[in-house]
Amino acid sequence: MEYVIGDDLLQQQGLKRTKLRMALLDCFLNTKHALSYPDIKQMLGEGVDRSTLYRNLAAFEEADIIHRIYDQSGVAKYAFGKVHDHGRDHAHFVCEQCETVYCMEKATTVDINVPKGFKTKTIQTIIRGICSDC
Amino acid sequence: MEYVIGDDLLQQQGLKRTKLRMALLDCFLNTKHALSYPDIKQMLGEGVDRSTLYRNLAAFEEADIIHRIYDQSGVAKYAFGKVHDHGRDHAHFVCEQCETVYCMEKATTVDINVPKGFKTKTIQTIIRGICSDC
DNA sequence: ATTTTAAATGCGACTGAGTTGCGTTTGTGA
DNA sequence: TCACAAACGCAACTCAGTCGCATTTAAAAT
Repeated sequence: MEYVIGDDLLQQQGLKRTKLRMALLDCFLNTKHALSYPDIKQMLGEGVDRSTLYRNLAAFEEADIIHRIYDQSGVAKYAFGKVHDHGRDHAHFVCEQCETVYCMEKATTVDINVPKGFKTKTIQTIIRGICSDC
Repeated sequence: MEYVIGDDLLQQQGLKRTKLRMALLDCFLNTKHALSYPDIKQMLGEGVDRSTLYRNLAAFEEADIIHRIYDQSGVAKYAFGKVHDHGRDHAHFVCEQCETVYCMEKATTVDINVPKGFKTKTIQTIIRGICSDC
């Protein structure tokens, strides 16, 4: 069943179905929180090649199958799903537990005093906390 | 408001006045934006030892002389001043041209409606635009 | 001014994240 | 089943950051 989802996802993006990619996809489909490289490596087993894994993470990201975020310590984490474009102002809620990113409407316009000479183009707000699932 | 010069800042924290520390302090006192390790290294010159520099950055951070932030690409940046109340009133301005990160005070508190079950802990705002230098 | 000493430095070695080039293997469509 | 681009595996590399240890130095005590 997950394999069906996986097949579709990969085929939609013109990505070949390799063992690693199916396994990698399973990681993301079966985990509700964002995964760091060590997390993924541990789930897939030691035999997985580092560069191949990174290349696939990049390919998945490129294909909007997963997205990458950096936590407060600057550690890269990967999670299923895509983050839509930061074109206009909007807010992201990042769960500190599962690192899931939720997009939400901003209730109030943010008013910031930027110093003279600074030109504001977009304002992005990141709310950190605990989501309803955790 | 009084401006504390380097000597006082270091002595207040029981830190010895070494050449590197004075120079490092100058970097932060004379720059209004956050600096990455390469930025600092370039300002101080090639002769500076890597581990000594990192140790001093850690010491300064410990002493609340500077604070560390990670930008959207997970790159560590250091800036003068201490971090305020867990980021609630903290905003970062990121210049789209020079990628420089400026720390600034928020004029208005952001008020976001998070869905039921979501618990907000910190709110961080990232403003993108063009800085006064660009 | 000299001695003392803990703190700071410089060096080398190390880990961990991430990238790149290249030769080999494999999935897929003809 | 064959051809070929795509994916893989490997080795080598860069860059960020850390640690242990021997040496130097700032600053307090003599």
